[in-house]
Amino acid sequence: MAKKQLDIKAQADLTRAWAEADYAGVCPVRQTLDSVGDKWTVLVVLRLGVEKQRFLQLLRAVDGISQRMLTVTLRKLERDGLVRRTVLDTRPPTVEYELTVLGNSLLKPIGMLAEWAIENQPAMDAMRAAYDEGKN
Amino acid sequence: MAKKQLDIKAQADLTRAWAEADYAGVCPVRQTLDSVGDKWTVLVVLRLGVEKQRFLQLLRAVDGISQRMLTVTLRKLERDGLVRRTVLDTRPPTVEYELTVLGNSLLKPIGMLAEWAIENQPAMDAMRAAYDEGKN
DNA sequence: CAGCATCCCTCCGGATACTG
DNA sequence: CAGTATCCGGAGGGATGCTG
Repeated sequence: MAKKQLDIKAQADLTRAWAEADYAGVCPVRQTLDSVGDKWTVLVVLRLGVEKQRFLQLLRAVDGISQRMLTVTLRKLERDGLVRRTVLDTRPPTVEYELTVLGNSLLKPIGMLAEWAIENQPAMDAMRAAYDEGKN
Repeated sequence: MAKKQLDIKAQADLTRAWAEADYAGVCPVRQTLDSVGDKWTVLVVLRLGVEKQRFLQLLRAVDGISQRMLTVTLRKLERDGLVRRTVLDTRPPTVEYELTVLGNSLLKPIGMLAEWAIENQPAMDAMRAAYDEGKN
C-alpha cells in the first residue's frame, strides 16, 4: 500500500515535470513521438530487442511490413543512432541489424508499452464495443 | 550488478514473449499503436495524468494542437474507455475530462516513454547530425 | 465554453518493377 | 540477399466558419 502510494506520487511528479517544463521551442516528447511514433518503428525495435536480425528475417518477423517501409524504418533508426547496420563481405551480401546502446535504452519504455497493450487491448475493445452499442 | 542482470533478463523475456506469441489475427501491440500512436493521444493523456482538465485548458496546455484534433482525440479516448467526459450543468456549459482507471494504467508506460524522450532526445539529435555530416 | 462541419492539401505508406 | 526507384491512393490533420 505504502509502496503503491509512492508509485502514484512518483508518477504524478513525472508527468508534472513534463507538463511544466519549458523546452524553449520543440517539446522533446513531441519530437520523439515524431521519430518513433510512426507505424513500424516500435515493432522493428521490439523485434531487434529479441536478437540481432538480418533484413529478410525482419521482413518476415514484423507482420505486415512491406519491403519499402522496412528499409525506410531501418534507415531512420540508423540515422537516429538507435540501430547499427553491419554489412558482411559475402556473396550474396549479408546485412545485420542490431540495437545500439541508445536503441537498447528505448527498449525498456516501449517494452512496457507492449506489455500494456497485450494486457489491456481486450479491455479497450470491450469499452469501444460498449460505447458504440450505447450510440445505437 | 546482479540486479541489472535480472532487469536485462526480464526485458529479454518480455520481448521474446511478445515476439513468439501468436495472436491469431491482429497483434495487440499493432492495434494499440494504431489507437494510441497518432500525433496527439499520448500528449493529451500525459496532460490528463497531471490533473483533470477542461476543454480550453487542454487546448492551451497541449502545445500546437488544433481545436479540431483535440475534439477528435478526446472522442477517441472516450470511446476507448481511457477518458471520462463529464458535462456540468452550467451556463455556459463546462466539460471536464479525466482519466479512467484504464487510462491511468496507460500513464505508466507512456510516462516512461516521455521520461526517455526528455533524457535521450539530445543524444538522438547529436547522432542524426553526425550521421548527416558523414554523408557530405 | 465547447463543440461540429467543411474544405483542402500534405505525405505516409502500399504495390510493383528493377539492380549490385 | 538486400536493397533502390517510381507511382499513386487515401488517411491524417490544419484552417476556417458556424452553433447550442
